[in-house]
Amino acid sequence: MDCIIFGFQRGELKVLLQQRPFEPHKGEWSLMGGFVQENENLDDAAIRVLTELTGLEGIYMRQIGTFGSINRDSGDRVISVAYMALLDIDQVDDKLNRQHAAHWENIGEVPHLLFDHNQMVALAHRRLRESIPTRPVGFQMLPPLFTLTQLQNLYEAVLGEKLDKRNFRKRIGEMRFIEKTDQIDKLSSRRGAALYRFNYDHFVKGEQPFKL
Amino acid sequence: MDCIIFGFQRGELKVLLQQRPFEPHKGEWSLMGGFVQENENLDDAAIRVLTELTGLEGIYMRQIGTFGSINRDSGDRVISVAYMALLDIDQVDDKLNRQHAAHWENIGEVPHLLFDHNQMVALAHRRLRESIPTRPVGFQMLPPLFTLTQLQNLYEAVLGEKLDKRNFRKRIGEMRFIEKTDQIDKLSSRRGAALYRFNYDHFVKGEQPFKL
DNA sequence: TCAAAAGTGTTAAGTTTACACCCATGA
DNA sequence: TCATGGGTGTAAACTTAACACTTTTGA
Repeated sequence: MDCIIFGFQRGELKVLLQQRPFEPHKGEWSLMGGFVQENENLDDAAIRVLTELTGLEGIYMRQIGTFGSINRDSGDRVISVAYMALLDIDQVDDKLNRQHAAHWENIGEVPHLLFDHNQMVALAHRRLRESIPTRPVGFQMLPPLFTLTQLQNLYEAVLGEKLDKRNFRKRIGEMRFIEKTDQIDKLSSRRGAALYRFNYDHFVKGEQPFKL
Repeated sequence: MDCIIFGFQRGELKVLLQQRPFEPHKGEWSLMGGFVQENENLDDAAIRVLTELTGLEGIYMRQIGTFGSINRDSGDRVISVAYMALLDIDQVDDKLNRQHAAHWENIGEVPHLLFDHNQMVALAHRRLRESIPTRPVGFQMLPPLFTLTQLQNLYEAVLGEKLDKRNFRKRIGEMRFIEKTDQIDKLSSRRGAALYRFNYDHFVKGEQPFKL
């Protein structure tokens, strides 16, 4: 399996890449991946690889697609299931990243990657773009408490377009599961901005399709 | 890989099921599946299995998802990639179907299937429902020339709800790639109904998101 | 006192929905 | 001549998009 790990930092949507630590193709940029063990669920393999690289658990993950061309891997015949993860970059253990020669790259500046990994990134990005306006997806890349401006910047980075502030807030207001807390963020502005959080209890699965 | 094959007949959305021809679980209802060969692209394996069962080529196919729980298969460890196919039931070689102990079952009446095949059917049906209003998908289950009433019946069967005839036709009219021919179908009504066809040339990939 | 980000409503445009009758034909 | 399915338009409800100023506060 291979893992497309998205994060958000300084207004940019980023992907975690690593320099392949072994031959063949040692040093080339690629996604983080691994092999599914005989006694391991496919989904658990994805979680294991993610945890190895980031030290994080309980991360949002989703299957993206399976790539199975005969010669996609230059060595053995390998079929790979791609997973997408969304996480808060600031919670990642930087030391682990360095150990794995991993690096956060802006989505618009991803270099040539090993095998079909560029295709995987493109597909994951498309899925993310398609989902973010209608599904409870995105704030996984923000800290647990976030301001609406941060959330809007995130949406803009994912969609690659500017959004109208008032329309954005109107829609967020309709989403029950993004709730205002009584806490104020004083770091990002003099005036201070209300902090919001995601509330899973207010998200009824299958209900609540929402749009932006 | 396993294959969810959809068809449309007498107002009903149907899935092709087969009675498993070998032990273990011989005789139980299941999806048609097969193993990816060492020298075969994953997608080609899906096409091969579909052709074995139906005798058809050039059929619409799409990857649905990959199922990889440890014990999903009662025998060996098997990870399965599910594919969905859409085809015109009347073009299927009936003899081949009988040879494979295959049977078209209404989507609402699918019995208990082997392993996680019910989940696969549910996922494929969901994807089909999600796609049909926005993507050029559906008419693959009709003959090359079809009337708007046939098309509407198909949409209603997939979505599980009645649609308004005038609104339906208004929207179809906006879709460039569903074009009227000068041919008339005299079988379904005394008056005769205009026949339409799908025109790939008028479908620009990535453009034309359409809704119903 | 001013720079910087937060917060807040209204109107026009566009889209979606609901709805009912006449037409053409073969039996 | 009538039963059957084919074909057609409009108005109301709703949704989306465009738009600009006031507030708060720390430096």
